[in-house]
Amino acid sequence: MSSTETATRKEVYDLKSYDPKRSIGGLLGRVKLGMGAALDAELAPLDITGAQFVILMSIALGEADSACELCKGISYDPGAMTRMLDRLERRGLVRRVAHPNDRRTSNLELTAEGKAVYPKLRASAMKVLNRFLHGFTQKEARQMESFLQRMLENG
Amino acid sequence: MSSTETATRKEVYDLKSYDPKRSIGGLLGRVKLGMGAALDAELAPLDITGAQFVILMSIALGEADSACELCKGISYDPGAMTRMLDRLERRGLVRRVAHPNDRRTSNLELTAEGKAVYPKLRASAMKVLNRFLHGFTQKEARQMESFLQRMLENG
DNA sequence: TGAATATATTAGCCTAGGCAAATAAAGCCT
DNA sequence: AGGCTTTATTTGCCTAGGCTAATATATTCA
Repeated sequence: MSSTETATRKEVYDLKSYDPKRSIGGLLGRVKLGMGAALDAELAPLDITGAQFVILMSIALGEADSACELCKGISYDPGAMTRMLDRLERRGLVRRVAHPNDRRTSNLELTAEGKAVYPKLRASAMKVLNRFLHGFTQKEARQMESFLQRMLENG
Repeated sequence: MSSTETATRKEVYDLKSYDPKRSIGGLLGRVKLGMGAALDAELAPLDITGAQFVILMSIALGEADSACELCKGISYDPGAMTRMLDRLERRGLVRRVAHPNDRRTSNLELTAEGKAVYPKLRASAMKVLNRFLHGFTQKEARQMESFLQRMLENG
């Protein structure tokens, strides 16, 4: 907090300086849109969408083993999740397995095919991300991660 | 490029280090989601959605004065744009005015009510953004903008 | 135990964007 | 002028998520 510039103002944007399109908000929206489209394009040959990618990764990484946990983890609508899992099940990537002690829920697991595509999903996402980060040093990337993490905690 | 750490690797993520959820991609998605929800909540009393906000700002700032230009500017579907403008017109915020030389298109302008809410929209968006950027120095914010700008150009 | 409450999923209805075809009006070209 | 292409918007159809109510189990607690 030594710089006079940064110490004088408490908030990043004010009425004079705020330009919606060049602001962090506007830029973030466009970057997200671009990365989403790029990921969809990258996954298209596998017949998997970006939204499905998120679910599959969550299951694969053991972050959630039920529809409910998935919803909590990624703020997704339960109704939409039912249909999403229906699609993934029809697509042969995910299986609903009866839970032994709780008949309200099902345990979710990847099928053999699901497990087989998983590394490809990972690689695709990484590829897209690395492309958007072309020219970034490791240090810059870590800083970006830290900025985003802080924004998330402010939310 | 003096650090050995940053010079050795060309890409930010590799198969070992890539953790989808903590990666810039995952974080960015969640931050965007959070900011979108916060903006919607902030605009709800005005009966205006985040999507409508983007359109209204574009028109207000003179970045576009027709449906077509709007679509190009923000990568939006033309069909969806027609309906979006229908809604905004019904809502009394936007007006379609006949173009003198080109009968295919209409010039878009804000109505008196549209002009009246504009400053509130601006203030709302700024407020949300500043909240998410709480604790950021001006320098950090400028760096974040620059990172996002670079990502956009890589896309 | 049995009633009240909480949790997990599902089904129905609504909204909204993406895509493709249709329409209309310019612009161009010879 | 007349035909070909391009541009701008609109319409219909499809998909997918959000919200609410319904359903089925669990859990709690008096």
